[in-house]
Amino acid sequence: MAVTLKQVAKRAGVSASAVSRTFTQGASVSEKTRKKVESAAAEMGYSPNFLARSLTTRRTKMIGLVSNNFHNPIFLEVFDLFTRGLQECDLRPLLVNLTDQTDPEASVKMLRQYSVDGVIVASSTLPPSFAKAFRDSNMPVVHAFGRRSSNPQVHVVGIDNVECGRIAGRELARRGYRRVGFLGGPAIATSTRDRFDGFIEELTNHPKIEVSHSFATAYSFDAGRSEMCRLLAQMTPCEAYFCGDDVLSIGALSAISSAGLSVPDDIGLIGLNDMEMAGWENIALTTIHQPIAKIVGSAIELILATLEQPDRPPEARLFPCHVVERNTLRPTV
Amino acid sequence: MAVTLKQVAKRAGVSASAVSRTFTQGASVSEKTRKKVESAAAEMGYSPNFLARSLTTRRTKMIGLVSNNFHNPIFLEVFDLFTRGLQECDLRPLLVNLTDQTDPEASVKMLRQYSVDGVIVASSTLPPSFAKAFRDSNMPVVHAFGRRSSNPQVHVVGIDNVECGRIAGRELARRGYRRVGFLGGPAIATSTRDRFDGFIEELTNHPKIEVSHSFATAYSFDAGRSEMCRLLAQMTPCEAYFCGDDVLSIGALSAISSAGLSVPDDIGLIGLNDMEMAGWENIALTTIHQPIAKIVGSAIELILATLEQPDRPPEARLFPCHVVERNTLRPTV
DNA sequence: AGTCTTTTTGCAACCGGTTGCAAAAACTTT
DNA sequence: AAAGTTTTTGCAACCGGTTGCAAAAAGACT
Repeated sequence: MAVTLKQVAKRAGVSASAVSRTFTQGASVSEKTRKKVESAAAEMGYSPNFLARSLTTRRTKMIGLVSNNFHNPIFLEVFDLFTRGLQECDLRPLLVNLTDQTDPEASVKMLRQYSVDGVIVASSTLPPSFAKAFRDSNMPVVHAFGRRSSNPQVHVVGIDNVECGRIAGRELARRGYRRVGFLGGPAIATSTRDRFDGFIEELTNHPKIEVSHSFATAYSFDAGRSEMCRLLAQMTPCEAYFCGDDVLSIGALSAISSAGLSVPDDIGLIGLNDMEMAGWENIALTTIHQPIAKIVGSAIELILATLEQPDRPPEARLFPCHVVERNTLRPTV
Repeated sequence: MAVTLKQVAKRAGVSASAVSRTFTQGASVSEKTRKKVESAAAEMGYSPNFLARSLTTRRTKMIGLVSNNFHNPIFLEVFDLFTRGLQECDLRPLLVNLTDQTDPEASVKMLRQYSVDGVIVASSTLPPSFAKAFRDSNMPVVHAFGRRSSNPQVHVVGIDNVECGRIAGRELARRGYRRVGFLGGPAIATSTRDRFDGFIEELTNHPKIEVSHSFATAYSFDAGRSEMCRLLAQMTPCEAYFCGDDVLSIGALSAISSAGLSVPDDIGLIGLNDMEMAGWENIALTTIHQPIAKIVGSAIELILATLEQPDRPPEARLFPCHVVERNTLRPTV
């Protein structure tokens, strides 16, 4: 089938080792044999089998990229950035879609069987224990978009979700809203809980502001829309809502305009993520910007460092977020 | 490091072959030794190394998933469906992001080095020759969302883009529009060209209808928006446009409302894809539905069949599309 | 118990590479 | 030209598995 090293060796009239060495960085081969081997290889269309090589080098240059966020448009950008970034480092992403599965065991086993060099967990909803399972199995792992933890067990790169909650609370307070709500994603998601906690914490500094909350069933347009419909049907909807994610906000936006109300005149909205769509003119969502490219870049850098030095102590890299003002909150009073 | 077959063999007091056989479907092992091996393996946490196995079995159960469409939100769903579908068949997707690269050579070489069992090219913009390069290198390949060709050289699963163009033309004619335009994606993309051709073809049947066309620089919101801005600035914009993709339509929609015009009263729009967002109430795009899940499912089925039977003659599976009526075209006269 | 079948087993070679080591070849030096 | 030094080379073992084959064990039948 494919051309093997031995065939090239025979054709070039040298030993197998010679061929192997010409394809290995920094191995000792004379210029003469290198030429012979290279031309033989070129003629036969040979290129070394990475997997066979990996058996002895113990490096496959494959990275498991594990996620369960295949419904949030922001993750398309995340996958784009990760795959490109990894490729630039000469690494190949082996993609794992968890769907609804939250038990790491199967993934750990599978990725070990494929001898990936490391694992990137890209998820804002999985608990730290998920990534920890890879660590426990001696694989380098970085949890991107993960939850900060007081004593981190694994590398985490992301944002400080609690702080984001505070920022949102502060922003709504600053604009003089008196009755505000938190519209979160699924209550189990770590990111939702943290954002919620920060939001509440900040607003305790403003005792005159009334705070309520509710959770959508998923991080999706439909979930945001139907939750907002429910809220609007109640006696007294809030004056403004902090939505746990842009895609929820956009669903909420749709519910509000369907109800014949206007944003920001009747109801204010602030989202989180600053996904591309948030900037579209017909949406123009005021939202908290999450620096995705930086997070991804940093996660890749960190996994690379961990490949070199597996025992590196767990590190948490959190990037600051800021409000991007568009048209869904009323002006400051 | 990891537990090897030999260690298990020693612990279980059997030969290496015995261990190998207990982990191989349908191999001959007595119930007694199987038990011994299984308990030893369980105690030591052994599971076979897939890559080592692949050297002899010549099957890695990895599939190269190659795409250059990391900016169209519809592809998040595509990746979701592909990864899930492949995983259900016990295959692992090795993801390749082409970014702007359109030369297949590097990808072919890379995927051969990793001995993937087959390749799925998921792209609506790459030419048939791209997928063909894999075929020429003896790898099973299916081009999903690819272009039909009169004598297909590789397996193609997708839609008939020419027919979609006709459907759009017919729909606009049926609604009595007299001046219509085609707003396509990049002019090099195969899908754009085909949709354009079908559109024009259909409208030659309606000589009274005036047809014009233009191409956006990418399949993206911004490209659609700015192209529509340009069109609106002209003397006489058309009464209705067929946009080569929903994401373009949504950009166009935004441009139209920014210009103070209304859809469908002033200008009609019909898109293509029926992405999730098209159904959102604040968008409500009339569009041509493309059955993504069917296409992906069929592509997986076809690659599986091709793994079994590599010489299977190239096949083109095209799924029918239909108009989904929402609120961006005026009612039939 | 002895013969014939069938099943199970281990040996050894192999998949496609890498690498430590010692011998061979190529340079230096005197 | 001989001795010493450095570079290049091939051998052979190994990475972690699988598999054809023949021998051993187990079971079936007189």
